Amino acid sequence: MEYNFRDIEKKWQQRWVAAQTYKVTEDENRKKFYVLNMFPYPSGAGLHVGHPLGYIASDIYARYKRLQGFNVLNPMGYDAYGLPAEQYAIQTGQHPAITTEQNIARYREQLDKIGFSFDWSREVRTCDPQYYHWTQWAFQRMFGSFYCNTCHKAQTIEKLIEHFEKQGTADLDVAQTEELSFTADEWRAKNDVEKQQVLMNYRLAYLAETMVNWCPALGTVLANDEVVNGVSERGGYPVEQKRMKQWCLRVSAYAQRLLDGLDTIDWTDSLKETQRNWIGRSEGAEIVFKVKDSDKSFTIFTTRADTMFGVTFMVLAPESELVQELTTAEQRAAVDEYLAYVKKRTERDRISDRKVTGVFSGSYAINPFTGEANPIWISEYVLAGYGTGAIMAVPAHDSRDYAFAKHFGLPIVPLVEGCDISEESFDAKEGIVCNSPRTGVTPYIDFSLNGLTIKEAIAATKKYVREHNLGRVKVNYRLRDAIFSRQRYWGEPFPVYYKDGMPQMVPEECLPLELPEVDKFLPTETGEPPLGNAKRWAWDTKTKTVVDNSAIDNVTVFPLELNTMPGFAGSSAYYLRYMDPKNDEALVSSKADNYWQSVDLYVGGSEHATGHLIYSRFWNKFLFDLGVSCKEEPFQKLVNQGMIQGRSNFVYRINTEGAENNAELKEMMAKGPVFVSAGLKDQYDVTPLHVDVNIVSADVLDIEAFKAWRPEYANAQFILEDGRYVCGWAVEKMSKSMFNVVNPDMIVEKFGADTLRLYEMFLGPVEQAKPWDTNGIDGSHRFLKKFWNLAQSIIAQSEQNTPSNPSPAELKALHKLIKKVTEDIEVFSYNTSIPAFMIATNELSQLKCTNRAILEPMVILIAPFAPHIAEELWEQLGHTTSVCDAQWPVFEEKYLVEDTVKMMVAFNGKTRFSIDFPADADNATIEAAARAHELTPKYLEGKSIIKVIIVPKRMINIVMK
RNA sequence: GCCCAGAUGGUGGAAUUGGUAGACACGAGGGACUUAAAAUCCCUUGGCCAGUGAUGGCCGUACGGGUUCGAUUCCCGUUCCGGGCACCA
Repeated sequence: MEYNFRDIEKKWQQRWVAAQTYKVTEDENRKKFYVLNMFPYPSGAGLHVGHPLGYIASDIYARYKRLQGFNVLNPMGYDAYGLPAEQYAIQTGQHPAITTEQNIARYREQLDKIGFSFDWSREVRTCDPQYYHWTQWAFQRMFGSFYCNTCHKAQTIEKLIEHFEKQGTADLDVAQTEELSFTADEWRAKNDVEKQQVLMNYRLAYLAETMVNWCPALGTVLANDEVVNGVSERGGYPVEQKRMKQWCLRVSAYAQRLLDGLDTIDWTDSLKETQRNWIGRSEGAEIVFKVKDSDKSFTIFTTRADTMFGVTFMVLAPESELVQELTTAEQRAAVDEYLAYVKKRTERDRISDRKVTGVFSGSYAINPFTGEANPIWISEYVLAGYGTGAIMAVPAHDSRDYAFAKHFGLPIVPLVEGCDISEESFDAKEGIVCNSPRTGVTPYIDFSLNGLTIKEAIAATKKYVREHNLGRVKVNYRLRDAIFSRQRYWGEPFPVYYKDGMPQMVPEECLPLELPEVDKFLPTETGEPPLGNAKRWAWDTKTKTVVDNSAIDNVTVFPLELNTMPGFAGSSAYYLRYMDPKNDEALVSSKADNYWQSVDLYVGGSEHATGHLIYSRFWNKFLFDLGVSCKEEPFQKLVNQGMIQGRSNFVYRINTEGAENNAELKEMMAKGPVFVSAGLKDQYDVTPLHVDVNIVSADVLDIEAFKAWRPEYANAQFILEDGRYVCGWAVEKMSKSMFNVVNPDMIVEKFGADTLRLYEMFLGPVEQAKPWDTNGIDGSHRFLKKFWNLAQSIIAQSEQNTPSNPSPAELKALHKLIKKVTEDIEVFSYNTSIPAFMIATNELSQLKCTNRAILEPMVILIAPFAPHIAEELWEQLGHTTSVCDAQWPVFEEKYLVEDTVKMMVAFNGKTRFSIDFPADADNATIEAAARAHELTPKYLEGKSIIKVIIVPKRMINIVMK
């Protein structure tokens, strides 16, 4: 029987649907395993071969776990809100919901052809009101919570109000935007709006006027992770800083837990490192400096408390509120001019040119350690958003301070023995401290760091600061709160209306608040977000319904929020929703959550390291605090699949200018453009041009297809080598413009889904970026044919003959395979198990294996990789149930025991030869054999054997003359 | 600048975690079958040298050292490529 993959795959895909083979339900009697892929954004372009890579890898794992008896959850859905659908809508007027729907249908069709074991009954879509109900719900809960630094978890805001009622802000240790201070009486004296304003300072979802990344071209604000090098991640448009009132999530409150959690999960080091960098914890001290001749003081943050004696000036961020306070009358004009200059500079300017700029404020600060008055400067190199927006400058030991001091001629005092600061600052945290205090200077305080290492000096200074009330020990994080508003249409609407300018939550029982219809997807003429175009977007507090805007009276009917939520909102808790996707009572029932717990294996791209993977960890931690999620970390093991790059092909067109003196060439050019084969291109002046990889096979151009590809090439002329036109190639990103996009449908059509699956895994390690090389796909297909043929001959022969026991050689081939494949799947190294299949198949073919006791386990082993062929063979072997429900074969060591061991003999420091030995040989036998070898004059030449090493782990020392 | 991860044939990549480097596949070359093609099968394929030949020798895992009987693997230094962070005090 022929391997007819088209019929086989079609047949089984239909059967799986009919039999609901991949539907899972919670089953307390079985151990669970949760496999998850990062759900895709359904773009208009459809899937290319790079997309399914991670899905195939996780599908293999999911099928493997199922064969091992686990109850496996392997869901799929769509991250359906996004910019492209909205921009398409702006251009064409087509509603994003419609294009999204169409794209999803196309994705589904493509995915279905590849034979995944997804439980589609659990599909989620972020744009589905049933789904975003719970996105809105979580947001409301964040609004109703604050973060307690003492108990390290989120608490309901009512607890905070209680605290204020009792003692104001006394003994309050919570996450906050700014440090407020009031008494219980003062709190009680506030009116409702004032109280709401105060609470905004503490809520986990809060409305705040902040500096945001504003992207004029996209007409919206962006989160920090959506801005790369001063331009928007999508589209690469310029981004500027703008002060705007926006919803924010207090992600920073969870900074320490986000950091600590990394130690409990199984992610790659580089990904953890990326997150650690992004969180950016730094331990230091806040130290208070008094302003000279004034009762004012301000606080700075430093990680180098040991350098207190080297401070020669202070610097404020231009945006700092201290700037106005500390600028003296004489310096006012100069400072104002400088502030105007800073305001003009965009984020990009700051990044691209780092010139030293600044202005003197006119004030001085008293160094609490030296008593010196240090001038206070203002400079853009100090950031308002980090620490306190003010620093103490130690030019000897900080390169930025050094550059500033050199530029403005400020003094530089070295504090480390023997350091050279004539050319640059000494930033390293190593060496012995000196000059602290300086010799010959009367100490201002009774405190010295001289002779200590820097590490000791930092600790000693912190201790002194704490004990003398000069400041406090402080940990700072780079991680900022996430801006949560977007000025867009195609996103989750906020369940929020405004009364007296303060946000109010739409009652929980009224969720979901559905996205309204608009007739235009652009911002309104007055610059409001697109939802400003909605006619029916007001909240009636009486009827608790959305009503027409005309009804707004600000008494019972109020305007609704016009912003929508960002892309990461919908993707932050979708893994919980898969556990219980139809639940209208809760995001997830505690029963389902307790069963599925958290994702055991998460597969997706590393580009989400500082976005989705931070936000969803934060979101889950919040839900954990609420008791909704039973696990603090959502993703136990994370595997980043590498990108599949395109392999582009080039043709080389000969330029007309260089061909003047070549009559033959001129003649050819008269007929049409001339292309030269890659091997001969150096002899001509050529321009390389991308050519569609689909008309190139093994780098050889299909000339007729090329002529038909573009009208201008219809009369193309070719200079061939060995009768063929060979194309050049390069590895580039897979993209339409490079004509190197390979579509999985075409591969499936030509070779079948099983071949595609096998080949994608065979290409290389899942984690690595690798080029797609269509040429190699034959190899995988050939293997499946061989496997099929082997299976057919076994099935045919075993029907004729009475069953016999498998031979030792057959068992060895099989168990070698079981061992290798099982080990490989566990460590996600599929690219090496496929060769193992090929070898085993070849070995068994050579052994003329006829034993179905060998074939059966092999079919199970291959089922995760090539499920269609496995099902077909499983049926041919007489089984009536799906191979998915078979038992993974168990490896038995006894079949693999070698009857010989290898012995290495080393002469005087050099390994010279090896001999094979019976596996159970004792040391005396081996020694005797070694001595026998010694008699071979060739190896001897007067040397003596010093050691005999038996691979793998035994060693015998033999000394002989 | 700081941090992380890498570097193996013409190509993608193996190597039992310290034990005969280059599995497997692609590509290339040669052969068998066939009127022919497709399909299939077999052989060769890291480099250099010696030999008619079976074969043998030397060099080889980015570079330079080290530990070891033995290093692609461990340690130190250098170069290069990729990724993250970046006036973060």
